[in-house]
Amino acid sequence: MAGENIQFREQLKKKGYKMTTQRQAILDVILQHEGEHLSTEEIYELVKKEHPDIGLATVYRTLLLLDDMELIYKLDFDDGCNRYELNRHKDDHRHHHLICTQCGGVEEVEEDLLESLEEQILKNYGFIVLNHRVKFYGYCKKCSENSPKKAGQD
Amino acid sequence: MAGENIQFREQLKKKGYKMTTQRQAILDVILQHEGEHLSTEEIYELVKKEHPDIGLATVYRTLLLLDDMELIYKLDFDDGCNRYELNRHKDDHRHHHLICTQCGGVEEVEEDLLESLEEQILKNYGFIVLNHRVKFYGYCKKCSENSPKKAGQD
DNA sequence: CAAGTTATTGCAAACTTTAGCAGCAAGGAT
DNA sequence: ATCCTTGCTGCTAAAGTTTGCAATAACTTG
Ligand SMILES: [Mn+2]
Ligand SMILES: [Mn+2]
Ligand SMILES: [Zn+2]
Ligand SMILES: [Zn+2]
Repeated sequence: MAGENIQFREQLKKKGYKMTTQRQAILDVILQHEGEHLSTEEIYELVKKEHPDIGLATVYRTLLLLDDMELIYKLDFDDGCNRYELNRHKDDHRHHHLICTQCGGVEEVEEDLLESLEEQILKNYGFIVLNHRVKFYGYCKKCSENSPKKAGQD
Repeated sequence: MAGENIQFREQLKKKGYKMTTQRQAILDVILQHEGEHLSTEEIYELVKKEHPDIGLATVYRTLLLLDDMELIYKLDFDDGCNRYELNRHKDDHRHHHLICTQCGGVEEVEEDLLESLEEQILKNYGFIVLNHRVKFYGYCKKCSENSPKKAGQD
């Protein structure tokens, strides 16, 4: 996907920012790992393979920049670090995540299905929804089959 | 509300944990500030008024414990610190938050309205939803009235 | 209520993320 | 190609959070 690359350069120019080898390297790593939920440290280690002199702070700053531009999305799975995923532009809104409290696995939900709730929010609160972050906690298929219990926590 | 207090003591005993003056003090502060979204540091400062010798690490650990017990909920408004709110037990599931990207204001949504989406998730993914975390980003009533523009970001 | 067991506390160090700063590199203009 | 402006980088320090550890306080039992 070179589309993200072109879009990145255009958005940088539009905001008066500059393209650098470090930014290119970080975006490359993310593009090469589409579908994964990489942590900042993992991205740092991957980038260092090609650019051993890059600073960790630059990785943090670049990920913040890519998140602002919505080329990537920041995730919080409560595992002590930030994670990021490529915005695949399939949908207008962010996809949801299913987090299994038993095995820790993370699945993605293709369906949005929040239109009626967003209409309700506009009607009841006058709030215009532009995007959302939705996580569901519970038992994945495998875990609910293997241990057919009922106890559960968030 | 002494209900939370009793529930707290019962859950501690059931898990073999102990009630301490520090834990009581922290829960008291949270109960006295129902409806607010206090940060760890803010809770620490409030607790110190009555218990000046308490350690910050104890506050962090106790908030983690209360979150595990679902007496409180951890919030992430991307403002550089963790925030917490009392679980008011009004609903089975957590309420949603509306976050205005213009003024930074946070509103709460009473309606859940996720039943059909959760059914869809069970049908399509075999995932049993126990709880969820939902944040909507956009323009609050005031901000969308004061500046009737269209541009927007997540 | 005294003794014994064990979870909890406060402190300090480690870890994750952000911010400040001087030198450097990108990109526009000549 | 050279100069110039300005944003960017790497380093370091700071802020926010978690973890390890010895001393302490809470609960159990007698
Ligand atoms: Mn995902
Ligand atoms: Mn709330
Ligand atoms: Zn699972
Ligand atoms: Zn607003």
